Amino acid sequence: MTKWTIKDIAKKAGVSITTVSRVLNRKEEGMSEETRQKVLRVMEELDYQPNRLARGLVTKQSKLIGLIVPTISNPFFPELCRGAEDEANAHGYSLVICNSDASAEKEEHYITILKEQQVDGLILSSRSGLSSTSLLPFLKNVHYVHLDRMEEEAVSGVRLDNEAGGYLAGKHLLELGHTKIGCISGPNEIRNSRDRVAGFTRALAEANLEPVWIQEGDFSLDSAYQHAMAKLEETDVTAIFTCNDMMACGVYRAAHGRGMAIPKELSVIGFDDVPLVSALIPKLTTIRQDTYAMGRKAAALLVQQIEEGTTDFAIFEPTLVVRESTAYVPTGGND
Amino acid sequence: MTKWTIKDIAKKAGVSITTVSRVLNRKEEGMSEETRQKVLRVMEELDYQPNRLARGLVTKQSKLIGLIVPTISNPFFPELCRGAEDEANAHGYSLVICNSDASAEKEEHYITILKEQQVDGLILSSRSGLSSTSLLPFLKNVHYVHLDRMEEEAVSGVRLDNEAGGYLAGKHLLELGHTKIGCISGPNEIRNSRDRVAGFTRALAEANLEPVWIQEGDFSLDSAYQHAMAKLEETDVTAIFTCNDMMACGVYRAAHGRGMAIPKELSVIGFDDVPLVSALIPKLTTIRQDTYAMGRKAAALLVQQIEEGTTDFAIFEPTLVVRESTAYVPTGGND
DNA sequence: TTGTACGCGTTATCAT
DNA sequence: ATGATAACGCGTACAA
Repeated sequence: MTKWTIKDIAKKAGVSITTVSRVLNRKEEGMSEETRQKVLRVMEELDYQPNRLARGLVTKQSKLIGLIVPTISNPFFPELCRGAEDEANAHGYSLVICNSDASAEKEEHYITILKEQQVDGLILSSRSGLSSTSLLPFLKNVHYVHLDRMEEEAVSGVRLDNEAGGYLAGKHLLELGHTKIGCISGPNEIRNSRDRVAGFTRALAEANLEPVWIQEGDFSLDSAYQHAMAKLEETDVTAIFTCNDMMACGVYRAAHGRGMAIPKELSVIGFDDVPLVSALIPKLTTIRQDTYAMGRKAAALLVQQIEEGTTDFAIFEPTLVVRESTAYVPTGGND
Repeated sequence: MTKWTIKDIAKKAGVSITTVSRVLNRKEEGMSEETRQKVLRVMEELDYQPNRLARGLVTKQSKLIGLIVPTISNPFFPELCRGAEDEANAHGYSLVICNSDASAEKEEHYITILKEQQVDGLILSSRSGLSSTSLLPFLKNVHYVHLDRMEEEAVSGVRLDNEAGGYLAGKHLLELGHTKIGCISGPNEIRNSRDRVAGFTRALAEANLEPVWIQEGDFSLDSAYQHAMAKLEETDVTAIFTCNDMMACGVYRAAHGRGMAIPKELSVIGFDDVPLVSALIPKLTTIRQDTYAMGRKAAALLVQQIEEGTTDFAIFEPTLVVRESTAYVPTGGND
């Protein structure tokens, strides 16, 4: 029928609401097992559920955590959300997920909404424009951690060592004997992308090499396809590093268009290790970031900040996952 | 500093809390523009944000909608969530997303939590075990709609006409001249899967044909790969229909393993049209369901149910998306 | 046009 | 060991 309140339970059990509240909050100190059981029975019988709004009003915690991502449709984010959710849930929090489409207005809008909802904290995996600084006014009076996307070092949050990832990719190609290597980066205004390219060129520099070319993509399959189609004709590289997996797909398509076999005639290495890459033929060699773990860690840091007031920062190390899209530099190549 | 309340605004503006509450709720009827502006100025100045917990306690609505999906990592769900979120947000609701991993316990757990959070309604895109009936006790006193996954017809919700989708797939292959067709289904206990196969066989039956074989997969790439590898050797089909896109990827891999070219020697048609399929080479022909629209519709129905008490059901029609993985039956085949 | 006072469901303080 | 009762921040009859 209607929703029962603590008051109903109290009346039906013949006790005061204080007593009911006590058994609810497991303050078992001093309380006859008899009344305890009596109250529990009535709660069971009426299928009573406490009202968190009322509770939150007095305890000042909603047990809600807000998560803002650019868009969950980007295959990079689902795992990250899962991680955050699992960890949050383990601590008794629920996750309110918001997609900002990387729009500053939407971000600000959602932060406002979430604060009104009295979320206990925020996980920001989006970024307002080029700098998160502009969000600062909106982030007053609320705990938050950054996750993955951030321009400058944040006080609290988690990110990947993107530079190390780029280095891993470069090193891997080098070890396979490649010397003529191309690179399709992400947008230069995104720090993650810049770092990946930096690591990549550092690896080549250590071998006294430099990329034959670096094209600026936008993380989309199509941008990479266009660049690869053009460059594959103009130049003769034996390997391409793309700053995410989606763009590696674009290179696959371009190679197919140019009649080049992967990895026999062209090695391809991506970045992220999103689930879809295992569906590619050949399976994609890539730089893996453990997004699930990063999501969990972000939530853990946030909960810690909420409950203990401590802030911390974590940097994850990427790993090289060798699959089928990279091979030793083709022998008999026109070196 | 601290969070301001309606009381602070009232005091600072020299009016009563009632007045503040009035301007807050835009009850502009009868109120001097002067005091109105005064209050607004103070709210602006203090960067006041109403507390939805307190508000919800009296209005009895949290402006929260719960969404339960099996797992957002399954590429089928992100778009669906986006749709639901966009629509919910347009109506002033925020979305609490929960992943049940298709576990009945988790579902029940989340429904309980969400009800405690006083969500105004639930979107259920998961299913408890084989029947949603078992969830009924948990769904007392709460508005909800079903989305996509449901065993029997629900009172309110949206789903795809899966039978029609299967029919479309069968018809398409028939029109390309195929007569020897295999099918890899999803788990038989899932209604969506059964319906797809039913539509598919109905199409063949209309041409006095029947599938050369039907193998029961589990929606995973690997299950389809195993089945296809085996059947591609035993039998000589010229086309395969898989009940989702992921399994089509498995068939791609098997065809590759058996040295068969798609679509030249083998046509493949999938189901769902998840984003990843555009990354495949060749691009996958598939039966598309507009998950974004379905998500929006589900949220719309729910909001309608919450705000107007009306319940409704919507059935979406799938469409055939012809890409590159299906072709006319190979000529000179060993008929 | 504006203000007073009560209630929403719960926790917390202080009695008993 | 248990119970009144005052908050929590807001909306809303009802009064002025």
